[in-house]
Amino acid sequence: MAPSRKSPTMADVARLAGVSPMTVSRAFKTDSSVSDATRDAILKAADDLGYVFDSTASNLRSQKTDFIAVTIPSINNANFAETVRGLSEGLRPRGLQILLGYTDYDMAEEERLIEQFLRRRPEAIVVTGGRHTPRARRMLENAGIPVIETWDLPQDPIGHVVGFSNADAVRGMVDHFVAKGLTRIAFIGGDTSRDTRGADRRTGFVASMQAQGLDATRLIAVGAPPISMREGAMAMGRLLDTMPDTEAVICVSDLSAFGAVTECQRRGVEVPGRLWIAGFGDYEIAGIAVPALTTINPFPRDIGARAAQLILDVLDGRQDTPALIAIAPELLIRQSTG
Amino acid sequence: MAPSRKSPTMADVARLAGVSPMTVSRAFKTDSSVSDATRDAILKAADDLGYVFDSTASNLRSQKTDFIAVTIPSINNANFAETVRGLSEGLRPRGLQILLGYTDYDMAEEERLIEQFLRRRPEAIVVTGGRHTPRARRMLENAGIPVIETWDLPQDPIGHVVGFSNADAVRGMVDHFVAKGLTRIAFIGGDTSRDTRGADRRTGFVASMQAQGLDATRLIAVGAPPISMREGAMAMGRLLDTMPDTEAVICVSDLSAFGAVTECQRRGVEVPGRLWIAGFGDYEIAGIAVPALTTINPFPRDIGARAAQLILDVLDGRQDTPALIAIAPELLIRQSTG
DNA sequence: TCCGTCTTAGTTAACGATAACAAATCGGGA
DNA sequence: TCCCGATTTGTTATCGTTAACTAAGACGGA
Repeated sequence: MAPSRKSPTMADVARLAGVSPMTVSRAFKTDSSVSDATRDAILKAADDLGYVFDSTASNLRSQKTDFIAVTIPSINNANFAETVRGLSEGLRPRGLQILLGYTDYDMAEEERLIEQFLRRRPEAIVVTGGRHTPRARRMLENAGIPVIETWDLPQDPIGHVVGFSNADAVRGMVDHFVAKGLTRIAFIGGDTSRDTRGADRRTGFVASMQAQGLDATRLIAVGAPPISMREGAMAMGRLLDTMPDTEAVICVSDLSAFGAVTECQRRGVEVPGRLWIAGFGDYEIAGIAVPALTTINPFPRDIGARAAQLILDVLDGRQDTPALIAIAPELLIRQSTG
Repeated sequence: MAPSRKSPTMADVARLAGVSPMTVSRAFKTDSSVSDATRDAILKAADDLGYVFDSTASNLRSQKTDFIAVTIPSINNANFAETVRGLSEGLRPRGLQILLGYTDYDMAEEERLIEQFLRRRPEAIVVTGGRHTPRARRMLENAGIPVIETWDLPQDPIGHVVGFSNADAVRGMVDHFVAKGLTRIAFIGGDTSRDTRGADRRTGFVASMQAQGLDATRLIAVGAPPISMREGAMAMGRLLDTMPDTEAVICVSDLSAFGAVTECQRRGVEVPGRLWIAGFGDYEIAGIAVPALTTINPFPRDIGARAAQLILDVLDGRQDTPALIAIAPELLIRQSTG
């Protein structure tokens, strides 16, 4: 077992290497001025002692934590995972570490998380969505660090934005259906009180249906977000039971869309023969399911990558005004619609 | 905009509230002895100043960070996400925060991550799997904090273990197939050099086939882990091309299994009519796909929950010897196999 | 030889909180 | 009234690193 004594500090390493603690500190930075011989001796001494650098002390003294706080609604979601991946890959080369938390689609939980994170003194904070509790918003505004809202185009941004309009994206889908001659179109989503992006998609659906002069009341809401495949299937069941003449369905996500397709398969309802089904997110399953699902790709990885680049630009002083980076989602027409 | 002056400290709050900094410190802890009147005055002063508690300083002085480091192979994997969720829910009530990192199924990256994490002085560290680089292992052994290996039953554990035998789990599946009278059974997985759990599953497949006196050479390896739906489909294509008399296929994960099923659908190969297909992980898709997929549930959420409980037990001194918590995976027979 | 510049290393004093100890205040029973 | 214990508050020093400054050599050109 390891020696359970107190763990060694730079002072211990310095003593063993016969130098001052400051020189040890320098030896652990890549850029600073230490002769090769001295550095080697110090690293050797550190290794012999089993010394582990203490970031906590470093952070306090240098007032830099190299943390980037990131909150996402759910950790179990491939889209958000891709955004985190994009962030992570963009930030890693600079030694910035992500402090990741998930809110469970709950603004109160987001507030709690933001407070916890800000206490850790991150260099920047990335949040999902543009709606927050008043206190959360105030904390972000006063944090004194770059704030980036993602996955949305907020009415009144706090700071920077990397996102897209969920409503507009769905409008594109509705317009496509209408252009193909369909009119009886339904929308399947979750309870809208929590998932603001889901609510925006639904709002976009209703608005664009009405703009086309069509009936916008074929709305099915099932369960709390994130709405699952199973809930998508349930919703489809309810839709087929109550509005059997529906011609097309737009689902809030590919997962619910796939669930909806499976329900049709179980009931012998042909997709796209009798019913068109579309999703959102371009999850892997959308491309590989039979039939492949029409969907919208919001480029989640790019959202993360652009946010990472933005953070670096701000930290390096190359960007000093709030940026608004709009991602253009892509409509992917596949077999499930025609 | 926020006042860009230096952010206020406890000393500033203390001055405004007319108390000592120590009293401010106490007011911010829930359990300590401060009169209600004093605490209210302090919190009011803190609020007026926009004071934000500085965890970094607190961590240094108290030698407690309330971090739990966690490494998983991939952030984009519902199984590992569930484990993180289990951990997170178990640790949150105690105010412990997860420091999450992913290794991309790369042991060198894991080593890098572990080093970074240990510098942050976490209270405990949870890693996925039981194989690590020698240096990573040494760092974990000498870290002086509880170490928990998960998702595996390592030969030679570093500290605590919460996991199961991937090989044994697959053996159960093989035995089930054999009991049903099948003999020409194949295994689809990724390149085994990186994903050690995938390799263990494959090893378990080969061993149990041989134990049954059956041909264990129907092995398809496709791509780097995590093996995707698409790669599962490709693998199935290759299998159907090269070994068309195969009766059953065990896939390294439900995702590849689903991909395999879709390839059969595209080729008109009936599942389970002509070919049985099973997966691993009990992802949501396994339960809802048509046909529903036979799979193995390793209870990923429980792995996280048990690990969290174990951490609390160790930190509270209720557990002072290395624990070995074996999870019993459950074989779920569904429509895709008979 | 001298002086200025460059490189390398040392000294001192923080960063902002809190552990450990000390002191003041309060209340109630004898 | 006095004293004792419980409660609340204050004082001092410190966690481990590094910013900022200083100093000692090394080196080259005039």
